[in-house]
Amino acid sequence: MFSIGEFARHGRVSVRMLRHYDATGLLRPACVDPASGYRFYQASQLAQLNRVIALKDLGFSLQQVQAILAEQVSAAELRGMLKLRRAEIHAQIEADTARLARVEARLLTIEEEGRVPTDGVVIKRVAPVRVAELTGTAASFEPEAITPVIQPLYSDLWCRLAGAGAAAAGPAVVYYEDAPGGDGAVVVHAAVPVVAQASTGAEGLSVVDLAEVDSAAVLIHHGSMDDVLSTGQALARWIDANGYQSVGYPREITLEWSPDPDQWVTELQQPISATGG
Amino acid sequence: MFSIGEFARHGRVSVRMLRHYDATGLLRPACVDPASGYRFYQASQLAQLNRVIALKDLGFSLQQVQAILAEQVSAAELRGMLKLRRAEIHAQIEADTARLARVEARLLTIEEEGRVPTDGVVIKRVAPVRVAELTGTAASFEPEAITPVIQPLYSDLWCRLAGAGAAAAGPAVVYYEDAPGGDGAVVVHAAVPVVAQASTGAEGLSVVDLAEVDSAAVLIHHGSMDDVLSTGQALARWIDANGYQSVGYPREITLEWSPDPDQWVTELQQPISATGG
DNA sequence: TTGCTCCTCACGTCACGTGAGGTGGC
DNA sequence: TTGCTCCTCACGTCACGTGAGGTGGC
Repeated sequence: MFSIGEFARHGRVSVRMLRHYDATGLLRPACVDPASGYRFYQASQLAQLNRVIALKDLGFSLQQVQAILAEQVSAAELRGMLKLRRAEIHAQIEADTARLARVEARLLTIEEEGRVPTDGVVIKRVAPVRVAELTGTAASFEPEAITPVIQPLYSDLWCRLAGAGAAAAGPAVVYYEDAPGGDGAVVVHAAVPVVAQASTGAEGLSVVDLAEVDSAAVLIHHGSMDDVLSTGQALARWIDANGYQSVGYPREITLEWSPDPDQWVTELQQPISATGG
Repeated sequence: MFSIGEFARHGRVSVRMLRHYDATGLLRPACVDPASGYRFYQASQLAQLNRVIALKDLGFSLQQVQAILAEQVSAAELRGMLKLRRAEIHAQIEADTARLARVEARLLTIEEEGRVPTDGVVIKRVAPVRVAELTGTAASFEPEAITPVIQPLYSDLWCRLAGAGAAAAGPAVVYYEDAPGGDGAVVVHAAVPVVAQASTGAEGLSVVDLAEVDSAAVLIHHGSMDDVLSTGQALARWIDANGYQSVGYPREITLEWSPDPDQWVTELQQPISATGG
């Protein structure tokens, strides 16, 4: 018979843990002195304790450990629990590996460039959305080429939406695709989320479903879109430094619009894929 | 201005999180309606929110995030925090990788041998300990060769300890080493922990400091030491299946001893090292 | 008498999730 | 009137760590 302190030393656990296991019924002492409440354990209970610790070390909760040890879990169920645990640990390791890459990217920025990165780049899923849109073609993907195309498209779009009796269901979205021909020209989509309605297709508007994007790197741009290049470059650098790759063009979400371009707030969404490794 | 619900949608966070960040001062809404208590956020605050999320995603606590964003942390301190985080994530990944190996070893046992493993093998550090001991030589590492050597050693040891006026400070420890000659003979150490005293060295006893063992796989054996082989083999199989390697001979700790060998409880400690990978 | 071990509450941890119970504008 | 959004408490989470306050045997 061991006192709780001796048993804890032999089992390399804390006294508090043994009391907790007693309270939850996971591991009861072999006997308890009714007068003093002192707990006493048998040496053979060390095997039980080690089974508890071994299962806990696999990452099971104490409730699960208790069910497994009480044989309330069939072999098939246990197999299922182990497979689930395997998947969870896998996901955990992947998440931590990505986290490690982000920490190291920050350290590199500090040590190589001597500056503290102030970025607010975040990776997010972009939900699918139904939009009404008008399209135009710009000669290149430079702000100077894009802006003159975008502005009239949106003036037009708002009029036609109003004419169709429809309202925007969210902030405007601009997205791009390569124009056929391969001369660097770009098709510009001026879009705005709408609630699906038969009438929305009238007035020469196209109604399009934008697919969900699994993961996009997101960065907020402040001010006129004429200055978007530096923000876009910061986003590209972050993507590169963290081991991802850009996939296609970014989307631009107009979160705040006013007559003064300095007040504009735009979210840049760059779809990415993980680079091998 | 966004309501809390709109801001949460754009930032892809829960309303509850925004309220929590307000309560802790991490991110206060741009203004609050004094009558209703409604919170309102500006689009430009999305950049702040993203900075919070980006730092949180590195694994920092909200307190740390708050300190970093309030610029209460110098560049050098931030560098130290990042290095610490890097080390912590590293350790986490290693622990999870070992966990994954243990889960997969269990799955293999279930699927290949069709049995649910009932093992209680645990990896532990073994603390250094000062022992008084007597040694003998056995022809081999079989129980039949060891037992006849051990028994008289311990009879002798208890007498001499008593003669020296010393008492055991813990359960008896048996450990082994290869005898010189390479003929398979083994030096058997019959040892017992003692509190250091000048007198303990009398009576022909050696006082020896057993070094700490960084990691040992531990398994409880029940019953006579004549049957220790199967328990030892179970321990060896576990070590192999979980990607470790045995280093030298096991130690045997007598946790429970009585005239009836069926009541004996012994802990086998097998020092191990991680196999490459 | 001082130390040591044991006991039973009971709060704290960390970042929210999840009701409960109520209000205000379409 | 029903829904929807917003509000403020306040409990629950998970496995213990850490006192507080007290007892019993050497």
